[in-house]
Amino acid sequence: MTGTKRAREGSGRVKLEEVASAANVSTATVSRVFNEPEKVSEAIRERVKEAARALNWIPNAAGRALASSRTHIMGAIIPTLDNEIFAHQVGGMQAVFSNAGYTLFLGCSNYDPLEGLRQAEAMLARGVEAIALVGESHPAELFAALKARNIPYVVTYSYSTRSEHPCIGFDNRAAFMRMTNHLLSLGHRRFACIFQPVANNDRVAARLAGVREALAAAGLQLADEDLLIGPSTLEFGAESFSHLMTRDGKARPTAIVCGNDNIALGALMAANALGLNAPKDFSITGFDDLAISSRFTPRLTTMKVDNQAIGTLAANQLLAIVAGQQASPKSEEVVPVLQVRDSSGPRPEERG
Amino acid sequence: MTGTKRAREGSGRVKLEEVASAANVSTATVSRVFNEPEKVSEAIRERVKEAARALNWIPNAAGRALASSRTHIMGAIIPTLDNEIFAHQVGGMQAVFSNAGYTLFLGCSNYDPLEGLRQAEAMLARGVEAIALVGESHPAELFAALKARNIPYVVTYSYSTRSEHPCIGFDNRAAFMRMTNHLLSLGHRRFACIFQPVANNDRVAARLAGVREALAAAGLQLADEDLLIGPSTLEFGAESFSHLMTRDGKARPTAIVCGNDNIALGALMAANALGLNAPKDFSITGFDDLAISSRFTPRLTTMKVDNQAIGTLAANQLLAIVAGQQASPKSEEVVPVLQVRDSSGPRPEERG
DNA sequence: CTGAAAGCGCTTACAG
DNA sequence: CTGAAAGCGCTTACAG
Repeated sequence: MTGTKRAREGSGRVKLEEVASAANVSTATVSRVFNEPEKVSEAIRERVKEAARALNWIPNAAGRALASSRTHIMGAIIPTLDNEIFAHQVGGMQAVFSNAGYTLFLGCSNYDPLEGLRQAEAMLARGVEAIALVGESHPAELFAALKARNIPYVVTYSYSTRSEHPCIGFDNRAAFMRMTNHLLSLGHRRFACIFQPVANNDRVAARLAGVREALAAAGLQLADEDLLIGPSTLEFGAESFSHLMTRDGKARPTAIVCGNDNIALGALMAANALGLNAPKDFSITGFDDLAISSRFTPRLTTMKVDNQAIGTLAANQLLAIVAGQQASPKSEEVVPVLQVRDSSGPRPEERG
Repeated sequence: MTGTKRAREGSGRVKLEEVASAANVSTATVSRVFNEPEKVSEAIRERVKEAARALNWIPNAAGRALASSRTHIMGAIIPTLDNEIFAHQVGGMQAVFSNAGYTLFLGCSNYDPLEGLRQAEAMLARGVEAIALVGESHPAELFAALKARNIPYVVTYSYSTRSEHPCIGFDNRAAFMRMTNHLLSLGHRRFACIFQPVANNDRVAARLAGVREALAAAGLQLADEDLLIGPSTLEFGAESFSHLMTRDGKARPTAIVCGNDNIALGALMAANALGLNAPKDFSITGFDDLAISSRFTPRLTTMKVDNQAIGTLAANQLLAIVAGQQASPKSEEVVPVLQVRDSSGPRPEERG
């Protein structure tokens, strides 16, 4: 015998049980109609669907999650939405997940690893089935927590065959080696770099390493004074360019490798103000291929990355794993395309 | 008597019950320690916290949600992350929610109202406690579903005292009236507009209405042939500008009002190519104040909106409501700031 | 201040 | 193919 009736407030919403009585079947059957329809005869299936529709029943995800240990929730942690690169990636993921009946939790770390960890923990508590992380610069605890709970994950935007994580992205080091080699092949020997901060950012650190490696192979090296690091803004690009071109007693660099297009565009704006022109007086390169980069004067030499594809591939990998179609994520490379345009050319001394 | 033991797979995770036995208290007490700590004596509180820490217990959100009817999840539906305007808004919300212990579901409609509805329904099924929607152009069913379940919501980016929804944003119509009046006050009489699509976009429709209203007040009206509508790209801005300036037998407009900065910047690039200069030969305005707009040559006259603030305000409103501190959302206005720069000036004929 | 136990809304092994 | 019922992991009214 049960005891006294407790006054417990339900959600007030229509529940599966009511659909079951309306359709004159058990709750098990209603559940099957929506989760394993092939196990239910067509006649009953239709009757149940009709009842559900008539009652406007929407399943309660918490009850479902509790009973099945599946939440149909995915998570993504990115540095910031202020950068369109990550925004496009999230857009790509979101579309794929939504199509597959998954909802996406979004967290932004603002380049603070502890904040990223906090957000990941919040997602784990809410039962995300899998998670996508931008880059590898995360606290060891984060990866440990994922492994302890057996939550599949992929690292995006980075790619390296030596990584201990499944990666979907590109090799930032290789990309910047290619870019530097492009400039070396044009005869440049005096290089400078204007980069965004490398702290807590394995992708940017790899880019810089790529520049250094390509230079070293040509017997060159980047002096500390020729490496300027600061915020990824037009302003910082502009200031840095002016600084490099007006230093007392220092020869001007003929090739400037920028960490991204935004910085490079800022530098080109400063060049206009100083009356210097690329590629006549110097060459400069970016990375990202922003919409404006191919329309700016001069058209900017840069590399294009299909960020939406990175998001799409990452989402599909994670879906395949949680669906049991695949044991573990496999790395995939999305190779950036070098776009040689007007801002890079032969080094000034070699012109006719 | 209970029947035979069923083999049911749990999540395998540490659960509240284990914390309770470890700390030698009831499950009710463990729950109280984390949800209503003031009801538990300090000694027990510490003992329980210690046990939870030692066992590395993370509460199961589904169990919690089912028992309490609270999910601590918020939702946001935006058109697209490809537009930094919305990305900034989401970034602002995300930070506030995360701080308050809420996780954010993100959905993108890609300007398709039915897709927005679908995503909202997915969020409702997962029990979001409140929702932020960009704009008012959503199917009536969406608002009906929110009202039926008594889910608080705010509309962002739009703002109108006549709206039937709580709004956090600005009055797009008023903003474009101000911009148009700025150009009228400079003596312009021949206007053209280059705008992004108005379909399913109440904000853009309101902007255009604002231009028309200001012109009407000055006894002018916008001819169909002087209104160009197309994608919000640099390319469309450039093409449209060239078209307006090279039409046979038509006088050139002296003032061009663009729907946003991106279109205006494209137009200015085309102007450079045609050898036309603002504000000498024509005036042009944008909207958004992108980072590049104040650094472009000529510096673009535009309006700046604090999108992050819109996100922050929206998030705080929704939090206050679900916390019971406020009965319903109240509209708040975030007024755009007119930035008069070099791209607008007196109409050509009036120059000395 | 604390505990025993019902209940939140589903899914799923078991039995038929 | 279908149903009766246990169970998922929490919270909370009730009793003390």
